[in-house]
Amino acid sequence: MFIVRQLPVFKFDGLIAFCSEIRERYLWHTPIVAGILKDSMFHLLEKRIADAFAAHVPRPVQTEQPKQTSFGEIAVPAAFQLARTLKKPPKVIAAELAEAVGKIPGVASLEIAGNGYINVRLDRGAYAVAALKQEASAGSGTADKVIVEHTNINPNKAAHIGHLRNAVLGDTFVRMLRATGQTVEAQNYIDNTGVQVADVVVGFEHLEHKSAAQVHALIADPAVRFDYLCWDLYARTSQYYAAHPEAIEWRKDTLHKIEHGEGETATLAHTVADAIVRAHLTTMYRLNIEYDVLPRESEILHLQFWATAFEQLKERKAIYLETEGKNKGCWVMPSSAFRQGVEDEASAEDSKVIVRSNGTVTYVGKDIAYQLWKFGLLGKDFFYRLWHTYPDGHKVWASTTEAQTGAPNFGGGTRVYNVIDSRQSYLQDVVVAGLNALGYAAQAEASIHFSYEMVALSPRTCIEMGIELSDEDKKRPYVEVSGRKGLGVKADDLIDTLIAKAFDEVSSRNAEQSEASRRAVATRIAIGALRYFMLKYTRNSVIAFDFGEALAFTGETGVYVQYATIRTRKIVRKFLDSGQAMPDFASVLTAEAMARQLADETCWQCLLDASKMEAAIERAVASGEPSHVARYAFQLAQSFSGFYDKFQVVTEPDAEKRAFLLWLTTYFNQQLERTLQVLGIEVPDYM
RNA sequence: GGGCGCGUAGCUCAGGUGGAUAGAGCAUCAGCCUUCUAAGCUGAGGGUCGUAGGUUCGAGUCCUACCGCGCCUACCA
Repeated sequence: MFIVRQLPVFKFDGLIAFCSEIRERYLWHTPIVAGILKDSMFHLLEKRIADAFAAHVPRPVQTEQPKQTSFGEIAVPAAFQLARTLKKPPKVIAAELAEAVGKIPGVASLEIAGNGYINVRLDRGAYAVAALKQEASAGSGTADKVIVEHTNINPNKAAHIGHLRNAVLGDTFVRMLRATGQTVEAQNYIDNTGVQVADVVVGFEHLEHKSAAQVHALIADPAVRFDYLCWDLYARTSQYYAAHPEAIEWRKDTLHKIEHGEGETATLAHTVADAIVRAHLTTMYRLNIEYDVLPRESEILHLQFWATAFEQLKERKAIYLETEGKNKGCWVMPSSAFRQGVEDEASAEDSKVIVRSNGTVTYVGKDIAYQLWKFGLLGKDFFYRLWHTYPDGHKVWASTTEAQTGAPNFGGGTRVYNVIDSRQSYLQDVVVAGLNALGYAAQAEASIHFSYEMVALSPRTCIEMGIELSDEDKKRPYVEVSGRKGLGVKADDLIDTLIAKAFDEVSSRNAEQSEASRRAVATRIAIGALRYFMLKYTRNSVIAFDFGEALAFTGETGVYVQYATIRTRKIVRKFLDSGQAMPDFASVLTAEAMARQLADETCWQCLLDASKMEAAIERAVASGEPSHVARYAFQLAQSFSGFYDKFQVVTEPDAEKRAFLLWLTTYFNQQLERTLQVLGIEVPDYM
């Protein structure tokens, strides 16, 4: 069953492992086994209320959440919409509506407020009991597969912070989809035959005069950061081209040899690319990011994916051979295919070249072939070999040209998300236009450019790093830096800096712990801070990377959420340490008892906040916005921090209240841990 | 020129399907550690939501125009 593949998403290694022994002895309130979120309790109530009103209202009923908590939990603005047609004041209509609807299960009362709102107050006791009894559902996932392609770093140098945003966004989206029951395949496309790899090979061969054996030795040398070395070498090669334009011939020659698999140069290119891919996967694994499959450009070439796609494109007349103008001799796609509103003035000059006049295919062409394969429309498949087994047992496969056994089925998705920055939207449009021109309208519709804005550097950070800025750059909110010049912040450097800072903080608070333990804690804090930082911004907001902000451990950060989660665990631990027995929540906390305790407004708001986790994730998936999950996590942590400050759980004298507070703590814990799991953030043992 | 995106507090950003008094974090100021409690909590100040029109009972949100900024608009990937 596909659910097996999804299980790793929800491994509750936090409180659940910590409390496994408690679960043996006492009835744990919520069996946490399945990896799929149940339908949102809150959302179901909203629907029930809308349905109740729908019988009395001639149009779809909308519900909203009031801005002020004192107005109740759900508001129905239907009276405003009816006021015009009925020609009656909204307030009168609202009163009549509320009367007509009568009693709704789970709802305590309907109130008319303002000039016509119907505010709904929920039955707090019933709501709490539902939360208490909520069981993880087995899920109703479909067999349809969603493909998410992300990371896609050119394998010619170390990863930088821009790549981190891509990978964290992509990985979190994968987790979100899996949490809502979908089957997801995470693909990381490797362009191992492009000019970027060629340039590093040129650097090794022509600037460094190194043999393949010598490069091998560099890769094998644990004292050498090969991806960092290539970072510098790539920058040097780019500079050399600028100073010696004739050297561009080296690149052409190298590119040709790589594409045709000729001699030592091609071998060297493969060696370099593979080593860099291993470095990238290691970097990403530090951030809890894993992949299922690595489709590589070299196999797209050798298995003639493009040739097959080319035939289809020609046959369906999606592209044509240009006979005049600047694109003479090229196979091009007319701009009318991928640009709206240019039909009339569409000129051949605007057409997109798919095959160059020398017969070689452009990147977009190969991307069309790849996209066809993702949907199972190419009529061809890669062969696969095991690339790596992660410490948790998960396997990642890479494409290969030789038949091998044991690999799962890859590709053939029904929906495809390409996590690619917004600068490439033009190329993504061309790919989609290709599908459309081939007659695959449904797949074109299901090809989603999951775009995001770039990560630039704040002027302050540029200055800190010794990057020279013009006076006008200094006034900008952000500065885009060039990887070709070797500028930018390397991913591993940032992670190392974060860990070092977290380690100092952890050590100052927990000097008694072993160094290894403190380092493990610091690592989780650093990764949590980094992932949260990359997720807190909406996708189309440019991140002006600033060391000061990225290193912040207070305020709206992953650290804050981790800290709140640790506090939930700590309460349970202290409770057990105090010698008290874990209450049987289900029998102690009846609807009446819940209602008594939830008369306290703070407790009620806490319960509401925590119960909205599923709804928050559903909404984030629907809007394709991982930042919504991050924001929800922060709000939930804030809610708990208030609770933590206001109530004493362990020493609460009243038995019923104590049991209630303890239950609410465990509920908070469950929702926080699940949310962090979706964000790919682990909780340290202590902080 | 065309396409996409952005413009909300001193700074960085949120603001599902138009709705009630526009919210967070940072920074500033004033308080809170014998506690499950300071990577935290409470409070204060801080806003012509780029500008001008329009639609609507109602606009930060939708429409139009304009201003400013960014990215894209390669026989590079």
